[in-house]
Amino acid sequence: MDDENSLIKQRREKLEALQAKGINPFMNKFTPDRGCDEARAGLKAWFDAKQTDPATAVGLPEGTRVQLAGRITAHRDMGKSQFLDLKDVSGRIQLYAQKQTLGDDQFEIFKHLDLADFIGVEGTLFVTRAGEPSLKVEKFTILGKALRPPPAKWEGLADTEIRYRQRYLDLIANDDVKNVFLKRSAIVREIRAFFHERGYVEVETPVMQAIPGGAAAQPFITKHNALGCDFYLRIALELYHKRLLVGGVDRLFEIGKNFRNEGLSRRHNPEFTMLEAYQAYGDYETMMETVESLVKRVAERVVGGLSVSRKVVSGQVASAIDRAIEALDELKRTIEDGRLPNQVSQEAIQSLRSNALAHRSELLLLRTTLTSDNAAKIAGASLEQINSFKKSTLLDAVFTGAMSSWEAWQEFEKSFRRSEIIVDSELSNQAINLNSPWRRARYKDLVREKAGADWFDVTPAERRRRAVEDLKLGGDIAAGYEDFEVTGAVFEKLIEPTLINPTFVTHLPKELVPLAKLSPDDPTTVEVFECCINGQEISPGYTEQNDPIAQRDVLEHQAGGEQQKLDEDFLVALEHGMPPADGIGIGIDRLCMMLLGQESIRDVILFPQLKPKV
RNA sequence: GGGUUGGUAGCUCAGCGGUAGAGCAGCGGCCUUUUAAGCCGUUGGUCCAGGGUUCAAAUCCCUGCCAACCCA
Repeated sequence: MDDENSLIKQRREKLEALQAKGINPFMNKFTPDRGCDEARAGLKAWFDAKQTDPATAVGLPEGTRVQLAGRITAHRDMGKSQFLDLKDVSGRIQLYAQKQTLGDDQFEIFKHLDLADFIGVEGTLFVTRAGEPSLKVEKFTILGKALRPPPAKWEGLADTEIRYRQRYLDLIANDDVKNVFLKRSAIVREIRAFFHERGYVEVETPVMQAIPGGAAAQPFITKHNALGCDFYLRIALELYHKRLLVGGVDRLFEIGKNFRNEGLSRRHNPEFTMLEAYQAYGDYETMMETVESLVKRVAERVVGGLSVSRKVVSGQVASAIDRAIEALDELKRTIEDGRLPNQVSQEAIQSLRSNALAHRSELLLLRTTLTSDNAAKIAGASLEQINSFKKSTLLDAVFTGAMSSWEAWQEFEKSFRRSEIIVDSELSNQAINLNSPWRRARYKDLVREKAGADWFDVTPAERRRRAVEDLKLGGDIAAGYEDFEVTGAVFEKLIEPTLINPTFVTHLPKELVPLAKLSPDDPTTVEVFECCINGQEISPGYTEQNDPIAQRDVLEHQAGGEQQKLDEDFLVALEHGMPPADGIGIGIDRLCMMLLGQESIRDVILFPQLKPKV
């Protein structure tokens, strides 16, 4: 089907024409002596310096001979002279070719090169009248003929599906995408360097495991033919790392893939990269220092500083505005159908109606101009509008009473509130400040700040009532929730999203983290931290459990009597004695999202998982 | 799993019941320092797939596929 495309056909014909002339369009070897950008920047530096003081000019002078290789990304045909842009991983440089330099035959071939072809060129550097650093081509070699046309020149490649499925096209078309992945590589390199400098050993542990442990998640299953048994792809690295602590590897880390058999979302990819690190004789406090130093180092060396710009989630804001518009439409219908409560005066109804219409068109305008860059401002503006609208038009009661569907209204309120939280934190804090010292706060204190000083003094029933009614968490609190889960919902929905600057949340209730060690100073809590940045958890850290009996109790309880889920070898290992240790896990993908300002995990994973095309 | 939006030329998109469109890319022509080069001419389509409504469907309806976003 594609093969019949005329553009492809033309390119194949060009290829055959070249071969008929005895030219090999897929040359085996060509060695550039520098990068395109290196040549361009060197020439530019020399040229700029020459303007001010010719004597001390450094860089690459005009006339320097260079050999460059790359892909053709633009073509400007001037008849007897040609301008091309040549691009490699370092950047681009302009090529200039003249008929009289190349000769008729070569010039004709050069003129008919296609966008996306790989070529090698040799010639001398010069600066054009327009001031563009350029290479005058004296010789060229076709290195890799492209048989398909590249994506657009200026618009870039926008189709998300092609961007993810054919990432190479995304990388060709969108420089900022390429830069994200170059920086991701730098982030991983800095993490490795950090741990190596601190004497950690980098280890590699099994991906295929007979008993997947270390986390609560559904594994993928795979079959081993020769052994005739099933293996699971690992869901965590932890249990093998603790075996290594038993074995005397006191400081170790691993960066590797985990696999969890769950849905895909903006924040979830079924295979994701995890960092885990363990240090014998440390506890969760030592690990807090480790995480802080690690993230700061990476930010300084890769992002260029300790202030990281951030974006709000434009999708969420867009969705909230959509719902607001929907709600207003519903309100309008309700008014027109005369379904408002009796006690509302005609005057009030008229005011309600005109306000609803006015705000609807304003919201619509905001919605159509929404981009990720201005999402914060727009969300702020639209939320203000909705709020003032609600106040200016009688009472919430009238407004809500006007909704024909109570559930739809609740749904709207929920996403409205979520955006409000995001916007609040956004407006008060345009960047993430990674400067030390990072805040450390106890879980209960954070909850009291948000939910009231007496939150933990009232009865569980009262806590539930407050969460549902006062904090409007109705839709987020299931009927079967235990008391600690009610508080957990308050934390997760109302507090975590506001923790933009790094915060170590400590002293979590033991029910939340059953595998951790109890805090000596408050045995209702555990020695655990959650490091939250940019409104989400980046890293959990633990004082690791090294009591084999306590560990066995918890794991047996978790396995729920299913012995095959119990990693007996791990428990035996602990019985051989494990030093006290701290441990952390950091999701590399999410760390990259935070540091690189990406809203979707798919934008920091080169080949994110998508449903296979049939 | 539910909701919303989208899928039209190689790319970016318009058209939203009445002859399938634009810009860029391509092809041909002019131009030897241009740069989103310019000017003249021109090629290119299973309008995601399959049903339905209609005199007439890219357009309206249904089902399916894929994607993005929101929710679970």
